[in-house]
Amino acid sequence: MSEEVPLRDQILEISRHLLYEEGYKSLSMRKIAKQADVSATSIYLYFENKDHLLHTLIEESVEDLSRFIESKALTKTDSIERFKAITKSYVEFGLQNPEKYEIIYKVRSDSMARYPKEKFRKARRAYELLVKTIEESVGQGLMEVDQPVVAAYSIWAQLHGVVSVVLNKRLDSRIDREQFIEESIEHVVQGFLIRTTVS
Amino acid sequence: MSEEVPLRDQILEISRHLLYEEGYKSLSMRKIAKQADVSATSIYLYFENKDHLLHTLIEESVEDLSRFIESKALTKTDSIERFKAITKSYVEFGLQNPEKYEIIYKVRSDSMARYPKEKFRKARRAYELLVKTIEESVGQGLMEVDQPVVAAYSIWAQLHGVVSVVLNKRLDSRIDREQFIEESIEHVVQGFLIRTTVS
DNA sequence: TTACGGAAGTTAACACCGTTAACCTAAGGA
DNA sequence: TCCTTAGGTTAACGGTGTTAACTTCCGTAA
Repeated sequence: MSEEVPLRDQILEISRHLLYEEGYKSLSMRKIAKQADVSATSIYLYFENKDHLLHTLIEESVEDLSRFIESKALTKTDSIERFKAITKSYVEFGLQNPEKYEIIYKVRSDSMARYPKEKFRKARRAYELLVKTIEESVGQGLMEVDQPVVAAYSIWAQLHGVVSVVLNKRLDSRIDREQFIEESIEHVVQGFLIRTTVS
Repeated sequence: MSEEVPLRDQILEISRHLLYEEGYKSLSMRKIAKQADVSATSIYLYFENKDHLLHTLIEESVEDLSRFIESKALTKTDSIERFKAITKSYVEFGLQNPEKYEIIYKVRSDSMARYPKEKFRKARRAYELLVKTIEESVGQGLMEVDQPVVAAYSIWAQLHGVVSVVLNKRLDSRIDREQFIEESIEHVVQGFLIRTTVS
């Protein structure tokens, strides 16, 4: 009478862990199966193939990311505050959950070509939230943006670049990590705000 | 009496092409060898293993990227103009040479852990150029930046995010590609310039 | 002229991989 | 008691990176 964790969930958990610990290249169905104490082919009872298994992991991660951002941003009533909360929480999630964040982009290169785009859109609630926040800020004269949809994408991309550099340890050793993160977010944000400088 | 292209160069060219066409996952030594009309083990005469072959490709790409940026930026005498030229040419290179650009980041996730950091630094002349340009701009009172080294990294990361999103076709179909690129660069740049607004 | 040495390739083999097909086994309902 | 189904299993196929041992050829020195 043990915990009785469904095999499917076990597989996902083990996969995520292996993916983070040993990288994408060395992840094998056989290795996952061995850790779950099960034959390799059993995985195919729950996932069509390796790609589908990875896609499921991505979906879970995107969903978690969205939820995290919403939890940090939806409480803010001021649009600029909400804007800042979104950018900050995006980076925060990436750095605090590298195991999940990296899956979203790490797996990409190869098997992402076969990943159905609609599924992505479904879980991208955080993106829609950002668009709406920008639109609101523009309406209040706090931002000057032609197309909020484009701007949101641009912000997303820039933030991803920041997270990516930190997680991949591409940071020069002379550079302080926290400072880099803070300044980067600040600059992404500042690039969109209207600054009234007394000159 | 044919062209007599050295096998080593052939291998690199074929690899780059296969990598771009069919992705990292499906790249195999045997496939490369077959295209070069040679046995798979012959590759090991010129490259220690698959990782080293990939590292060589990365090095070549980084070198090309640096040269391209220098060619576009070194002609500008005005520091802000040079700053803009660097950001613009970085993105331009990425979009015009996806075969080379993607190698720099695509291969990363797995085998990059074993990639010697110093080798990277060696070829990163473009980065040093950006740092110096920022320092010059700060000296002229055109930018307000605490640590140019950090700022340069931040810009690099943001630009990579932009290129990455476009190349991976993560762009929403409602969004115009050119507009996204232009606005993104503009915002990255604007985030660093001192804007004097009459209020 | 012959012997030698090294360069540039080869074949054979090992251990691993994703995936499929066929088979087993226990539980539950008719 | 029989049948079905869920949840596994083993065996096999073709593909992978890499190593070890071999061949083959060409330039040089004796």
